[in-house]
Amino acid sequence: MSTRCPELTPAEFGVMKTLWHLDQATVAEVRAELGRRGSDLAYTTVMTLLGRLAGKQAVTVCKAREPFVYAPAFRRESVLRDRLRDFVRDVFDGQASSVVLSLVDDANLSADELRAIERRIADAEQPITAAADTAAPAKRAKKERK
Amino acid sequence: MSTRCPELTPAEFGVMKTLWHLDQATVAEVRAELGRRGSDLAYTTVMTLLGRLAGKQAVTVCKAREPFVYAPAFRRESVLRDRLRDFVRDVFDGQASSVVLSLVDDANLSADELRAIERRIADAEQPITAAADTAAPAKRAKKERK
DNA sequence: GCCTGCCTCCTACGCCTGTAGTAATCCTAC
DNA sequence: GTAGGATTACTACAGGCGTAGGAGGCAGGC
Repeated sequence: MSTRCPELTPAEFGVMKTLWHLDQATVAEVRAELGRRGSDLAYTTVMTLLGRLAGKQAVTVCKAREPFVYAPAFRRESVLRDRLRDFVRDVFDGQASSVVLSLVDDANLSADELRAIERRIADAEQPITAAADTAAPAKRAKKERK
Repeated sequence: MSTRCPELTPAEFGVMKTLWHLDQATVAEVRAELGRRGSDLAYTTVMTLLGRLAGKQAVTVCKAREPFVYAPAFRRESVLRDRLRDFVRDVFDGQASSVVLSLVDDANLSADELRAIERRIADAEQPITAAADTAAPAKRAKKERK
């Protein structure tokens, strides 16, 4: 039962992103990947960050042998989902539809993306008859709105 | 050309929200409104926050007579839009469509809201499919509707 | 064997944030 | 005209955060 991922500071979140990308990594590997992403930090800075993440149990550390190997303790998708929820609550006072409208308006979505969204909305509107969409392995269908 | 609203801390953002709600207000009025929203702060704390907001020019202060009257220097919509953009960039690596899909999936939108979103998508698709639809450039047409 | 270099642990430090106290000032009622 | 409440300006302080240096350990090359 995964408890919720603890709050992460921006710098910590950046480290988590590299870990999700690398799946698991040493300090040096995380540091290299951060560098590739334009964030050059001292080795010890990355260590500090990973240490803090380990302290709040956002990553696991395998100390079997050196150098230690760090791995994310939470799935990227669930962390992103939680952050999105918090964001919508804190900034948009929970008005998720405003967020969607704003993005559709403003985010330069491609035609493919727009169509994908339409399909998903159709699913959301007809949760029961959603089985009709035979094109993809519908992993959807979970929530009913009243 | 209104420059962009400066970065706001969570506490500062809470104060901004009350100012948007009240349109303009004195320290005491902001404090009362914050209290109504469940955030009881000392009078001087609210002052500090408003002073910092004034310092970064996120609010304007009318000192014509006391008590001073504070008013937001940026429109709520544009600040929210900017925060949303930053959020999508920082957390979702710019994948706005992921955000939308996640929200449609997860945010318990009402049927009315879903329909409104569909309409908006139809609007957004119009310029794209009208321009070039047989090929797959899939990334054109800035924004004409607004 | 010892130097070199990677690695970890501990410590630090300055800035930002949330929160608030105190001093000074001003308005008003008695 | 003075006491008291309201209001502002200045100051404070602790904890969090980003960033990193230094000490010391271990392993491999010469």
